[in-house]
Amino acid sequence: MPSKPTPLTMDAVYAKPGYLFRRMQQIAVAIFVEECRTFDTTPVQYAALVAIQTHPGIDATRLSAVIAFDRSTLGSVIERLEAKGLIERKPASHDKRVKLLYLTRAGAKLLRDIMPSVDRAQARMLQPLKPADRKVLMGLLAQLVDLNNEVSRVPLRAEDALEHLGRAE
Amino acid sequence: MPSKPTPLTMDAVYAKPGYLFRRMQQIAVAIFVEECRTFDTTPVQYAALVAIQTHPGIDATRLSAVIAFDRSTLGSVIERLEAKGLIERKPASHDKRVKLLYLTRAGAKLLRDIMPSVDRAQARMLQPLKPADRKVLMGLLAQLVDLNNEVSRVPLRAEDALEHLGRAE
DNA sequence: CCTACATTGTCAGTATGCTGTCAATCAAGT
DNA sequence: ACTTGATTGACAGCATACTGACAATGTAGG
Repeated sequence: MPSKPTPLTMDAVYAKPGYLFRRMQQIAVAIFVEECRTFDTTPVQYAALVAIQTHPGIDATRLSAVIAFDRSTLGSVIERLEAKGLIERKPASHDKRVKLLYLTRAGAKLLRDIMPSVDRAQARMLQPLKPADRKVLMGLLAQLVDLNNEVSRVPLRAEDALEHLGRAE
Repeated sequence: MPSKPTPLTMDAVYAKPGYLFRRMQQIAVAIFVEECRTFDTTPVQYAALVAIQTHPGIDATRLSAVIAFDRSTLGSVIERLEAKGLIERKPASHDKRVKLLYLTRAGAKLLRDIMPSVDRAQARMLQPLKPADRKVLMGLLAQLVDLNNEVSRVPLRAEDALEHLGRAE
């Protein structure tokens, strides 16, 4: 008896990791945007703001490594944040190529104000699970993301952020 | 002593569900595309092809419900699949608005041929985890996606696919 | 029949995400 | 100093994703 060729039905697709990861990301973004609607800020923009706050004077290339965010797309994200007056771009004195990123006062205020909404969003994503299951899921996912870090185009390089220190402007 | 306001550092972000879901999706797509490079097919295009094979003569709106895929974006996906000769669009006789979707012979062949690559990709996503942990992760994620189904713009409606039956062209 | 409402496909606009390319600039070795 | 190679920011092009709008068509009620 030959074994059935795998998918054929949608039910087989629904249980596959690729499908579940896409769906979960879709849901997570929807929840984030809904909770943070009044701030008109996306998950990616929020992550960028936090990273810039944590590492003032970081440049775009290092920022992309710190939030594992594609370098090409980051350009437009920065542009939008700058247009909204949340960040500033200043040329670096030590290297005519780089532009250093700083949070503006408005950006810092937004980060303070948006925090409760972000926390609510993060909580809502896991809400349907039992507390113990939430821990298990997050633990396994953190492991998996870490172990697969090198696979994506922009692996996370949290340490890269430190390279700009020691040459503060 | 007041409790510290939540994020402040990137480490706090790295452990949040929103970040992990985005990162995992990023990695999953990268693996899929890498394994299926020779077929020049994306995860979404693959899902659409499987759904059309399972439900020949489905229309675009129902297709979007079956793969939980945004209706607006689906238009361009269908266009690309049609341009590649993998599917056909035929006007429905019972309703001048709808266009029915069918797999072409080339589409069916691609689905047969791509299957090993897709299976390899799905396996690679979970590879770094112990087999027992893979089961736990998929189980919890399937639960969570199902319980959050209504949140996203396009909730999954697998049953919708059956509505087109009984009026075969 | 006619009107109010719903559905279908399409489109414009915005925002990620990826691949690949380019000029300007910098660094390192000769 | 000069050349080679790497880095930085920018961009073009493609492919998801979402919001909101629209015309054409269908349907159900009066």
